[in-house]
Amino acid sequence: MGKEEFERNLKRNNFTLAERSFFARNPRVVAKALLGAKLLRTLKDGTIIGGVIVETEAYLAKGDLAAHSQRGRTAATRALFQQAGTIYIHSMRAYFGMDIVTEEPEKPSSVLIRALEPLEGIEEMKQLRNTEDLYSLTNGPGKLCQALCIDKDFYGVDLLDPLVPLKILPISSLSKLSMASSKRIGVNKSAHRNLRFFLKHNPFTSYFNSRKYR
DNA sequence: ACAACGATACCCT
DNA sequence: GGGTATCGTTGTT
Repeated sequence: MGKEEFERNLKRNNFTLAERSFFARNPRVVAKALLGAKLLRTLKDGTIIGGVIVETEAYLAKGDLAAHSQRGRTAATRALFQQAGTIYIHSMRAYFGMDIVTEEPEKPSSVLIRALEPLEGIEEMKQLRNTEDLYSLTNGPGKLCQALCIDKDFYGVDLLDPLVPLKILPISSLSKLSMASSKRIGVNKSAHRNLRFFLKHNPFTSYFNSRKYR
C-alpha cells in the first residue's frame, strides 16, 4: 500500500484508525488486541513505512515491579500517567523503546511494542536500519523504533491526534490459535508473569530462534 | 558522582 | 545459539 492508496483508503474510510476506547482497557487486553494491527509511520516526504505488530508486552499499573511507573511520577515517567493512547518513549542506551499508554489517566499502565512484520517502505527501513536483512529490520523494540524513525520527539504525544505521523490500524479479530504468551524479555522483577504476547511461528518476532521464549 | 538498567551488533563455535 | 563489548539516561546519593 503506497501513499496514494493509503490516503484514498483514509478518505473512503476503508479501515478504521484506533480510537481511544481501544487503548483505554486493561494492558493485557490491549497487548493481545494489538497483535495483527498495523503500525504506520509517515515520513517527512510523505512516504509511509511500517508493518504488522507481531509482538507486545503488557506493563501493569499495580504490582508490576518491572513497570517504569513503579518509580512514581518523574520527568521520565510522566507520560505514563496521561490518557490512553499517549505515546511513552524510553531510552535503552543507544536505542529507544515505544509503549502506548492504556487504561484511564493517572493509572500508569502501558503496552510495549516489541516487533513488527515489515510491510510498507521496506527499502526505506533498510536504509534507516543500515541493513539488508529483512528479518532484523523490526524484530526488537529498539530496532523497530530505529526503522520507523521513532525517537524522543514522540514522547507524550497523543497517538490519536490526526496530526501525529504515526498511526495504528487495528483489525477486527485474530485467531486465538495464532497467539502465544510467555514471560517478558529482559525482565528480572515480576519476571514470572506471562505478559508477553506474540504470533506463534512468526519469524519477525524477537528471539525467534531462541528456545527460551517460545 | 555513581549505580543500575536492557538491546543490539558482532564475532565465535 | 551463545558470549561479550558497547551504547545513554535516569534517579539517588
